[in-house]
Amino acid sequence: MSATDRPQPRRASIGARRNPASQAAILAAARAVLAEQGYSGFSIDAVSRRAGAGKPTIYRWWKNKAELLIEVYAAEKAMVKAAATGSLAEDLAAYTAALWDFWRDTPSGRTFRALIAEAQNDAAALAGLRDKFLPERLHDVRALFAAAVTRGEIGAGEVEMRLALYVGFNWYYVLTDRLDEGRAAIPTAMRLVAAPLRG
Amino acid sequence: MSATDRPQPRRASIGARRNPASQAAILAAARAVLAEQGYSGFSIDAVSRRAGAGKPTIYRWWKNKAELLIEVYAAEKAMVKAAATGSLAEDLAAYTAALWDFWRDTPSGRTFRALIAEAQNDAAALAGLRDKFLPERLHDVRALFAAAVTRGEIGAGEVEMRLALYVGFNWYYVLTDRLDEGRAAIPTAMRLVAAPLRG
DNA sequence: TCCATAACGAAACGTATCGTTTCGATTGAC
DNA sequence: GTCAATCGAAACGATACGTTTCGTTATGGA
Repeated sequence: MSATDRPQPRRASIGARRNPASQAAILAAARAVLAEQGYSGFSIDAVSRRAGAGKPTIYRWWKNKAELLIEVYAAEKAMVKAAATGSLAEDLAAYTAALWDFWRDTPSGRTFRALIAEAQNDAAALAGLRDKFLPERLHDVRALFAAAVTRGEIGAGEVEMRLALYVGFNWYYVLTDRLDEGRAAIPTAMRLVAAPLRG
Repeated sequence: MSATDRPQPRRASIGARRNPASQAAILAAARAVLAEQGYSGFSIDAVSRRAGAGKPTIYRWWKNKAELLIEVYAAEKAMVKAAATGSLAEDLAAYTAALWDFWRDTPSGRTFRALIAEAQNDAAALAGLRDKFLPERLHDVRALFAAAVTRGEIGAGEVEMRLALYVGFNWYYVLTDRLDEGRAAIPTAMRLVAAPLRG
């Protein structure tokens, strides 16, 4: 960990207001620590050292580790876009492939895993995950399901259940660090998630 | 935490071999700590105090927290049985309902969540989860899928993908602590997991 | 122009956990 | 009777948490 500590130039106060440079340095340091060491190396002390920021500065703007994790993840997630082009199965498969690429090619996969772990530690973090983070992150996927309802592919009352199957499929592979192995199964799995319910 | 520390009577050495009373006391203490305080309260120190055992005794027989978690979980898991009675969807629904009851009525739900979290902390714990714990725990469910293959309900090459959907569905609800809310969706979700793939 | 206000980083605090080491006591195996 | 391995207790150094104190900086309002 000593080798990966590259303290940034100190940033003095710029007066009685938040210093954007400190905010950026802290978020960048958090991303770097997560990318290089994963959740086990992600401590407030480590981020503080890496950013050249004081711990009080972190705790002044983020209530706890979970809030910092959420902001780190949210800053990158906008890169994955959902588009309703054809069938629900195809839309979900395309979105999932993009999401898995994103998880693999950025620190976000590790960030997401850290967030799930943190939510098992801390009741407040779990509430934030359920009530704020997840609804925001599922907004685009939910739109794909809504479009399928409009097209008559699936019933309106089935969306939550199908969403749970969809989300769980992703979680299973990312939490076991097996995204590569599961990749080939995406299209078929999405066909099942989007399959009609026989009477 | 002080109120929940009820040290047990000390157990001296019984000679140059493992003391079964210490083993039992440690496992019972681990279960109790998990049940009362969840993963955030589950420390080796807390288990040691609760059991009236020395920390070296714990570390002598369990390599780390994950191994202790796995043994705590395994000691109870045998209570959930799978039976192949009819269709795959019905078998899965019955098994899942029993599993969720088990997770709700024993400390095992919290134990399982702790295990997932620990696996995000520790690479060795993740390897143990993937290569030992999960295969053992999925043995019965896999048998249900195998029976469905034999009956011609599903294809042999689809088992892993369907298993991922099945496991993920469970993980999603237990990790978000929403087992109650998802319960009604079990039968329908299992119909999708067991649905035939249209050509 | 002056000054209260609030931010900044550094350092240290007390508490907690980890995994290890040392120690004296206990008791079965040889 | 000696050896070997276990037991619990206590303490270790390292690390992390979240907080407090402190001297410094510079804004924004009076």
